[in-house]
Amino acid sequence: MSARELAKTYEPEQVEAKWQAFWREHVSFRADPHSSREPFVILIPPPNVTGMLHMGHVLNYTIQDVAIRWRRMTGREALWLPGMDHAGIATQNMVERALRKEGKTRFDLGREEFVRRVWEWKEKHGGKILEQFGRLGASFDDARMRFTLDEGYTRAVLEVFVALHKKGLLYRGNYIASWCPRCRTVLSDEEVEHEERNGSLYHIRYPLEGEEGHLVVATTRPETMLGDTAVAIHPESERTRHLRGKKAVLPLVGRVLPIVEDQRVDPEFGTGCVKVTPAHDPADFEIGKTHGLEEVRIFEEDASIRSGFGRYSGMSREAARKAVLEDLEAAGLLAGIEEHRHAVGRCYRCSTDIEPWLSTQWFVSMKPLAEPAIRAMREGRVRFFPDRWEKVYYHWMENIRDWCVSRQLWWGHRIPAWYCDGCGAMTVEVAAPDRCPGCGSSALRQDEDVLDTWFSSWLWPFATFGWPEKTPDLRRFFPSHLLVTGPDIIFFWVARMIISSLEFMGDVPFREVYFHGIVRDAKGRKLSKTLGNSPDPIEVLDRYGADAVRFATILTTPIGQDQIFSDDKMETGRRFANKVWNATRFVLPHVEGVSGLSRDPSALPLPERWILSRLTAVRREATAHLEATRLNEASYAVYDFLWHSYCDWYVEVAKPALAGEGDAEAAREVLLHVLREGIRLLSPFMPHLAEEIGSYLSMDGPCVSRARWEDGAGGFRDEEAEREMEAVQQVVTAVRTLRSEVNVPPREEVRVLVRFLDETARAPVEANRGMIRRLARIRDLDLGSDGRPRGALAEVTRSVEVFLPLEGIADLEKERQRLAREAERLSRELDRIGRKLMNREYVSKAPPDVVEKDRGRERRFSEMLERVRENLRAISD
RNA sequence: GGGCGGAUAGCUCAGAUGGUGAGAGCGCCUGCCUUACAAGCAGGAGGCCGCAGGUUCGAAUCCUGCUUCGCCCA
Repeated sequence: MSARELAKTYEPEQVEAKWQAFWREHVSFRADPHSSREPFVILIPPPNVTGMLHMGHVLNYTIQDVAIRWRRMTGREALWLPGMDHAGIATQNMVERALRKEGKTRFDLGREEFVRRVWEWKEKHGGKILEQFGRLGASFDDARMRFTLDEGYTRAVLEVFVALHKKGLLYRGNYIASWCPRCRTVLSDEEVEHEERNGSLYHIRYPLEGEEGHLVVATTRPETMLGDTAVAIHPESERTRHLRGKKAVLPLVGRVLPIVEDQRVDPEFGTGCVKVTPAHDPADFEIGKTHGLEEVRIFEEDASIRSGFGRYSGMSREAARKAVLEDLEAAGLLAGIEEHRHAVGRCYRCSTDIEPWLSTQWFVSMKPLAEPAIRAMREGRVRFFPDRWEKVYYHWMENIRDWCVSRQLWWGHRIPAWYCDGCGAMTVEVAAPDRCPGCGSSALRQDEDVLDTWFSSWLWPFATFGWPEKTPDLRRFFPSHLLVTGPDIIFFWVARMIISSLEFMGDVPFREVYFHGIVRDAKGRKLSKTLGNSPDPIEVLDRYGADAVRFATILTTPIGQDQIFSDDKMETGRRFANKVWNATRFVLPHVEGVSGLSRDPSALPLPERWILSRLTAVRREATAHLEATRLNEASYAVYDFLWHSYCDWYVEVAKPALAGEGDAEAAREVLLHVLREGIRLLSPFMPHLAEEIGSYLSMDGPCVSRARWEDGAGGFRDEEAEREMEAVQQVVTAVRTLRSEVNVPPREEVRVLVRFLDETARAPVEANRGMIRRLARIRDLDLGSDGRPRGALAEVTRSVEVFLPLEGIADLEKERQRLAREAERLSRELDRIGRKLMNREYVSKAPPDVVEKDRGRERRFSEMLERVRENLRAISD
């Protein structure tokens, strides 16, 4: 033990850097697949390679790190596997933006060169986020870092594609999908966000062909009329009966439109006539298929109007709408406009309005795949916390639709399908074929598209372990135990991982999923770049220290709830770190040469037995909370123990003992022992501080992060000591309260008289009068008298009544009011309990121990009330 | 339209299986630089637990309806 000079305030910067380096060099967090320990595995939700650390990551990674550190300490072979996602759209956007500054597009470079440039960008800038969360003290296994575009991982992706294709669960087809005109790719349904918007419903007259008159259609998107190829009516509707078999002429275009009859038309909506645009509306597409309608595409990839549409060609969607409306108006064909609220789909990456888009894409048939995933959840093989998310999961799974997995991008896994120029056959294989298996031609072209990024990340639970090879890691570490993520990607990722793991591994990917909330600012708004309300986590970490941020994050975020970020909360973490640090500063010089607890706890003085008993209690409590992933509760238990039990009471009580008024040796041993043990409890939450303090305390083992977690089972517990100590604390607190009432300066020692309401409190108070006198600054502590002294302030607690002789300084009226309030409160309470106990049903039906407890309370309250009234009378005289 | 979540102290939030004198942090008030810590110590004020019903001997906790804010799905 070296009584080094410690800084007066805790300075996290160097300490944290030091221990992060130490962990990297000496205490590898690498998991061993050949270990005999039972594994515990967490796979990181891979952040985007373009990502920068934000507060949401801090929340996510802190939870994971606390969980994995704790499991590691309990003796599990803990693996936290890190990695990154190639994020097709986001990354490609990033590099395209850089190219634009050079005045180039990806098409100028060509595919190969462009992809090379993206890799270059990735090597240079990608993965910043992983360095950043090292700064948080994250104990992941960096040797197992995975990237979704790595060679091995890519193979897994292609194998899955081919396998699903062979099973007929993956197909290519011409359908309407969601198109982002800015990203210039299709998206899956999940990638489209819906937004309610105020718009207009336009009523347009379509003249009938070969006769007078017209019909009226209603639409929110008049510009799409350019692609209309029919008008539909409901077959049984009386309103539109007269239109059967007729034709209409499309205004502005002149195309002749058949009027078709279809059950799917809502006869009540508008006039009962619906314009049909098969190439640009999912419902119309279906109608078009049924009736064999022409599919007229009107948009270019950027959603401008294609050539062949006269003056509209080349216009943007918005300009075309304006122009069409003007022309309809001029032709007298605009029958009316009404306000209309409707949902608009937007791209989740860039918020551009999406366009329903007819094209040939690849889809995964999800229905057959979803069934085992539904069953797995029903059977409890996967569990969600909070469990309400299970409902959301079922709802999605039970209404699942096919997943569009092709993307018109260059950055990603290129689809392993080849088309033969010779015979037109398609070959789907992992390895590129030399020639067409059908006709032997070597004129093969690979599909131009890549796969949805989520098509690779849904394989994360096993592709990271080298699947399809049967690696030792795969055997040992699949399935994982805990997934920590936000509910926003429950469909994108969580649900799909369950599907893919059941399909390819025959088991669920993880046993438990912990969904946390999102981080919001003080006004409850989501953190976002555009709002500018998103603090830079690195700056926050610099300001408060990683441990403080970690602790505050865990402490203030109950399971599944949003975290409201505030500097105040971070401050709490920092103060706590400083508190523990200073306790260490106090303890260190006193424990030189002490090796630890050498005596039987039950033979120690009261304060020592008390704090050791509390230690066992907090170990049990924290363990129970951690097992149930109530991390906030666990962290609070540790916080409360170290601050309020250890620092506020035990250290204060130990001071006189150390000064020779008691068993100094016992105090020294227990001060050291409890601090060491407290540091262990703190380690998952504040690992750097725990290591730093541990290094002064000659702890066993390589470091605190590798120390064993004590769960308190079979530990020393002394409930009598806890009761006795409570009586002592009541005396001290009562004296302090009275002193405070009359502003007796701390320096001034007072005379105090104590009467006992509870006789069992007498012995411990007598035995610890030295301690009490010191803590409450008492000159003369009289425990003998049965009568009440004249002219004294009085405080009544559960077990004692404490008197502080007035000595002429008290404000009697104020004191009278205080006592009256107290009497009022007690009599109210007494009344309530009394009525309860009079109730026969209560006494007969409630558990006996509950009733007994109330009886005890009734006795105690009435005793207390009597005393307070007595004191009130005394003061009123 | 369907589903979910929040509503508890001035603020931000905890309160796991119904039995508590309903807690914390911050803020506020009073007094202290007590030789570990003023990023601290001691004491204190402050709450019909959103509203209305119901179940129960007993509800902040369970059920129903409502109000309000937010989210997801269609």
